[in-house]
Order: sequence, then structure tokens, then C-alpha cells
Amino acid sequence: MAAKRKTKPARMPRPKSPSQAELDPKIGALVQQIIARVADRWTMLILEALEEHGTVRFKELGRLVVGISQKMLTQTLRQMECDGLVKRTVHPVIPPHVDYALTKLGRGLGEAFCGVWKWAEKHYAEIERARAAFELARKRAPGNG
Amino acid sequence: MAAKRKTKPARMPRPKSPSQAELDPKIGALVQQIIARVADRWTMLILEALEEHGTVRFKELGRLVVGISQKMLTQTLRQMECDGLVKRTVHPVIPPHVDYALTKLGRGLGEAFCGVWKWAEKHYAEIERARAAFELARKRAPGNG
DNA sequence: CGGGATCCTTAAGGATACTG
DNA sequence: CAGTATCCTTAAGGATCCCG
Repeated sequence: MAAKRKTKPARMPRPKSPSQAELDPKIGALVQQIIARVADRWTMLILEALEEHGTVRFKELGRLVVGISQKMLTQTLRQMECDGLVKRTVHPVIPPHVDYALTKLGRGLGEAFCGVWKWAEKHYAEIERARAAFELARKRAPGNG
Repeated sequence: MAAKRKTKPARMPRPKSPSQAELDPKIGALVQQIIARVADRWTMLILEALEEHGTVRFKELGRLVVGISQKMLTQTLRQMECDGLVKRTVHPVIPPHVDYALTKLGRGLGEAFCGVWKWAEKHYAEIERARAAFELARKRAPGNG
């Protein structure tokens, strides 16, 4: 993962709908994990690269996902493989040939995030305006930065 | 979000639908920002606390969001305020009285993430199974840690 | 070629002390 | 009470080397 630090586990938000409220808090934890995972710098990029190109070899993937180091590529792919988002296939030849592809689950996750994407697209301008307004207010205000 | 580090900006994934493809990559960057933000350890928790309790004072919010330090509370709230997700209200009295509430935008964001939540809920078991299988395979495999 | 092991830098985030 | 400023710890992630 990439984004921030996770030092402690921390309590998870409870689900919103009544039906979910009955279920384990494990789901909440899982959601947080998933979100955290997707929020790292690379998972989304890799997901997208695989969506666009189908089955891709390790090094090729490294070229597709522009700034990534091989360490993070390996690490993120392992993570995704572990969660069942990608399928790793080793061809026992020399030199080694390993390729990766999204699983159904992986594609599903991509689709699930489309909602957030849509929301962001729709409210894009609002957020930019809010930021501009915030900046302006900050400059006006005394005793700050 | 609580998750990892963001060192460089990094190129953003392109949108999926054709209509979006025409628009600025700024939207992609914004989406990534939003996701990254929501994935930190606190934004979601604060969002949820405010959803449940409406208008809440700073210290009360600190109690609601269990493990948070006042530094991160301030910082995350500022962030959210900047993005237009929360409204900060200062009552000029002594001792100071400041309270926070979600904006329409903030509530909308919460709703947008419901899709991911639903997905996670639905595929919860699959992921757990994938992880278990992965662990098992790892133990079986030679030459690994 | 794929990727594990190691070292190193950097910054996220907690703790604490101070202020209006 | 609601912050701000500072210090310190920890770990995320890049770079590099090495191996099958």
C-alpha cells in the first residue's frame, strides 16, 4: 500500500444500513482495508493497466505503471494476488515468464469504485471552488500561516 | 487516509467511460486525491461520526473518534473543511466554542462510498477465502519465507 | 526475467508543551 | 476549549545488489 501509515488497527466505522449493522465488524475492517489498499499510489494504477491490457508480464507492467519501482510492483501485486484481485501465472521456462491478469473479483472492485469516480466527476468543480474559497479565507484571516 | 505515503504525484488512471475520457486528467487526479484522503485512518471515521451526530464540537468529536490525536483531528478536519466536506463554525465566546457539521458535499461523499461498502460486504467471503488460499499456497511452496 | 534481501531516506503521525 | 508548534518514533517506499 502506499498512501499513509497505519500504526494501530483503529476501530472501524459501522455500516450504514440496518441489515449490515447486524453483521461482523470484520466487514467494516475489510472495507477500510480495501479502501486503504486502493488508496495507495499503485493498486489503482495496476488495476487499470490490467483492465486495459488484459494479461501482462511483470516487466511490461512495470513499464505501464509509470513511476513504480520493482519493489512496489512486486509488493502490490502480491497484495492484490493475496486478496484474489489478480491471478499470477508462472510459465516454467528460461528465462522466467510470469504474467498477471485481473480476476473477476478484481474487475468487480474496479466497477465498484466507479461510483466514487462518478461522484468525483460530478462534484469536481464544487471541490475546486471550496478549495479556492478556503485559500482565500485563509489569506484574509489574521494570525495564520 | 491512513494508509501509506504519497511521495510523488504520479500519473492518474484515465476514466473508464468515453465521455470522461475527453475531460481533464485533473479529474483523475482529484479522484485519486479523494480516495487517498478517505483511505487515511481518520477521514471516514470523522465523516461517520458527523453523519451520526450532526453538529459536533471539537473535543466531543475527539471523543467520538476513538484513537485520534488532537493533531490529526485538527489536521483532518482542516483538510475536510478545505475540500468543502465539513462546515466549521466558530462561536466567539470564552471559552472558545467551535463546532463541525457535514456539508451537502460531505454527505454526498459518504453516499458515494456506499457502493464500495456494498461491494465489500458482498464479496467479503470471497476475499477471505482468497487470502486463506494464498496463505496455504505460500506454506506449501518451497523457497519462500 | 522475476523477485527476494538489505540499506537508507523521508515524512506520517503520536506525544507533549504552549497560547489566546 | 480549541487549537499551534515542536520533537521523536516508526515505517513506507526507493535504490541497489544478488540469486535461480
